[in-house]
Amino acid sequence: MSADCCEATCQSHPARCKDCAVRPFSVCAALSDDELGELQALSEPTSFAPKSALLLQDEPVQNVFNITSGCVRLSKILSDGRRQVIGFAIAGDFLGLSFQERSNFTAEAIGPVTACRFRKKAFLNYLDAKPDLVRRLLEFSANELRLAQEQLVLLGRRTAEERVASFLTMRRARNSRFGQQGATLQLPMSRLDIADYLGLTIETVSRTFTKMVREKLIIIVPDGIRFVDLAHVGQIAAE
Amino acid sequence: MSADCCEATCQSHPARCKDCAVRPFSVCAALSDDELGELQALSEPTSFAPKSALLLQDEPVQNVFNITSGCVRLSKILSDGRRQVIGFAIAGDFLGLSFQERSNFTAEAIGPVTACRFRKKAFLNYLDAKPDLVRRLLEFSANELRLAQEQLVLLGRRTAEERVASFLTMRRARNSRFGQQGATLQLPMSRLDIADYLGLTIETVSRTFTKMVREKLIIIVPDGIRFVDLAHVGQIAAE
DNA sequence: CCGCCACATTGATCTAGATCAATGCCGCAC
DNA sequence: GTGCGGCATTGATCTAGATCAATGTGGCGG
Repeated sequence: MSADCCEATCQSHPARCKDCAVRPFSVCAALSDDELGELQALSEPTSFAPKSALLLQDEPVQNVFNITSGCVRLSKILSDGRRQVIGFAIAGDFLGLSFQERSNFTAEAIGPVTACRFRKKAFLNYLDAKPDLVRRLLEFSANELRLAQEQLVLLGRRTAEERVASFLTMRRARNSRFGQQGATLQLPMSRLDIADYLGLTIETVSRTFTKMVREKLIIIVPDGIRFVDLAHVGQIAAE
Repeated sequence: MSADCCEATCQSHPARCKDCAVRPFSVCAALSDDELGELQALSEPTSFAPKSALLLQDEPVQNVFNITSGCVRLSKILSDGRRQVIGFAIAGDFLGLSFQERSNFTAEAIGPVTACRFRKKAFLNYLDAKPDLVRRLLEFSANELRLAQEQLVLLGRRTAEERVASFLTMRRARNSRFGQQGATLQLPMSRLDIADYLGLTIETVSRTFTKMVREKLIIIVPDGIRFVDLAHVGQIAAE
């Protein structure tokens, strides 16, 4: 049993796209088995070591990625070092399709990560012949936009406790694709990552966790938390 | 001369899409003149009075819109009344394509607004036959996502002064499509709208404007501001 | 088994921006 | 011209969360 919430069912690369565990959740679900063969020819299974980068902010985008396992941190840094984590990508998420020459953010593996890599140019060419894939990417993009807009409300208008509660329930919902539905939520990212995602400091995140433990809403376990009163956490998250 | 920054060049609806002033900036640029005729058959030119709603949060989305003039406020409200403005849509922007049954936000006209209205269902059907239009929508969506991610950094990590400076320079950049390039920036939205967009209070926005006036960065004029030291404002915005 | 290092927690204090409270400034109806 | 109602500004005070500063903790190399 995996100890990492963001690790998907497929730890090693399947021989063929057809057999890939993330396919049903991923952009590739838009393609038929035949087309999948074509895509496979363009794709290169790739592994990333913890802390290694898939994309670098302001650097040219050479590749786009379909994450197959692990957890990737997406962040933007201001010139004076302040950092905002703008998301965590997990298995099934698609990375790098911004139509910008250079990347708007840095994408770094938190633990070990596997991904299908495509040369951006080749992928864009392939898109021209595959309207269904473009359509699927549009749906993915629209969904990312919706999540980002939710996050705008969180950062602009919610209290520290609401942010943390919301983070926990969102993570739980996100992992549900992979059967992970128990009371235990694996959190592969550090407190600093969480703080930078929620627009807080590491101390505030820590104190808020502690407060939630004191109030018997959660228990802190190694590499994650366990929900004790999920309904109440959900209620704080909802407001 | 229009007194409203968000009003585009075309105040009244053109007879045909072909003649529409926003076409080059809008999603419809993806279509040939012939195809534009087809789209025109689906579209209904619509006017909205100030304060009227184009979309309502949590209500079914019946229509999608291509804004042709005016300024539309996009906002999300929490159940206790806290509000986050997630964007301002102007001429050329496309609204409502979230692939969700219900709208994730409310869209309201600030001043008078004109838009091309499409029945959502008919528009989605039309999309199936027009891969170039889907592609164009994907580019628009990716761009919206990029803007939202910038806003996440602003809300999560920037000071009040940086937020206001950033807001002013972003607005200026956004208006540049329509020739509006002078030192005067029209701001059709209220201080409350700006505050809710920047995750601040109305008082903090007002004080920050006043401070920038004192420091000879801007001058406040009716319905907008005038840049006195644009370079310096840009520098504060950049950090 | 020890010592180190990175991360996490906890406590004391500070502050940017919120909140509370007038006051000012139109534009518009009568 | 007067009064009213909706914004905007300004001032005084408060506070959630930041900052500064130890102190804990657990994994890992030797």
